[in-house]
Amino acid sequence: MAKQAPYFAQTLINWYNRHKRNLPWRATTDPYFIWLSEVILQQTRVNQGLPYYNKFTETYPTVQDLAAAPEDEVLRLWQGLGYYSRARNMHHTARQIVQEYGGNFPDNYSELLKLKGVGNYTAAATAAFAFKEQVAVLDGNVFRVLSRVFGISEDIALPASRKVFQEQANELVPADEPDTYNQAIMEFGAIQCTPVMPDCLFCPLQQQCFAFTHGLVQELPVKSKAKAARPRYFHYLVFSWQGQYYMRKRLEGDIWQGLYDFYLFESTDKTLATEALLEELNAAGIPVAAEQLQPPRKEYKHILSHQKITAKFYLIHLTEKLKPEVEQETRLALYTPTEIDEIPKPILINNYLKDEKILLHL
DNA sequence: AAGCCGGGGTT
DNA sequence: AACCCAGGCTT
Repeated sequence: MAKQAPYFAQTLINWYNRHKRNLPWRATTDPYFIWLSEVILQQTRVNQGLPYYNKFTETYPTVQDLAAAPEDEVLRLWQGLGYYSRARNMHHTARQIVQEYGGNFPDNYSELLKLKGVGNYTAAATAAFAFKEQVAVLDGNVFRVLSRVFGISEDIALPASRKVFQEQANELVPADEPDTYNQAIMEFGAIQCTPVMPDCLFCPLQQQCFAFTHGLVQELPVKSKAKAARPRYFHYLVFSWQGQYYMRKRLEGDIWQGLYDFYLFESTDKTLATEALLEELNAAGIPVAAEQLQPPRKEYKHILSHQKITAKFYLIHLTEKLKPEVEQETRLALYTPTEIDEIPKPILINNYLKDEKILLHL
């Protein structure tokens, strides 16, 4: 098995040199750019993350630029990428790097691991790519490749399985080029050893691959299914006044923390009890007549990996502004379309704004 | 160990 | 509509 390691690594590196995509973060060893790209690529495919990487590096060429940016601006640039805690943690870490580390990233795995938003994967990737540390990167691609090639049948969705994969992965990293090797195995998983329909016919590891030689390619890796997303029913009250719209920043404790949406009424079942809604609005100091509540033209389905949201938007034109006490209590504030464009919003809200021609661009 | 946190792709 | 992808933090 130990003799296999150099062969395995060299085969992947040879394959990589012929098939690799040209990606901007592979043309640098600057830890800031490496870290930035790896945070963006967490839970994200290259094609989805690439435009965001370009936007971030252009807008924030240095970690000082990122640290100096307001959070709303960072979240706005992140808009559409999802898992927004990544952006908040990234911003926090940028500020910490500037204030506590003199603008320099730690240069090794265990110190990188201490940074907020930097876990096992990102610490290993940054250490390997920026500093050539001999550590094994373990992402979804690597799990899949190792599972198939070495016939590891532990459930990759279980944290307990990590140990087995980590030990196997550690044996394979060559001392002389840990950076190229780690890029190679991830790229191999993304392009050749894909989740469905892997290209086994033209695979350089075909004869060494446990899954291929045992006819288990479809079976590996073993991955238990996620539980079903829970349904949620959102009723958004879009209050407008003289071409402006009331929005508010979402708090912690739910999805989309730090992003802006409208006054939200959530019901436990599909059908809205109109009376309950009007009653709540009345109690909140926003008296709305029943006839002002037109049935929405459209029902929005927004699927998250863990929630299935059905959303309806009720546009209500106010004849006068909300009272200051009401604004305080609901945390609503008026925004012009230009301002709405500039604040970070969930894709669901952005889709609605575009449908209603409140946002005209794109 | 389990739950929480987005969005987009393919079949 | 039902499948798939992909880390880190909190509890």
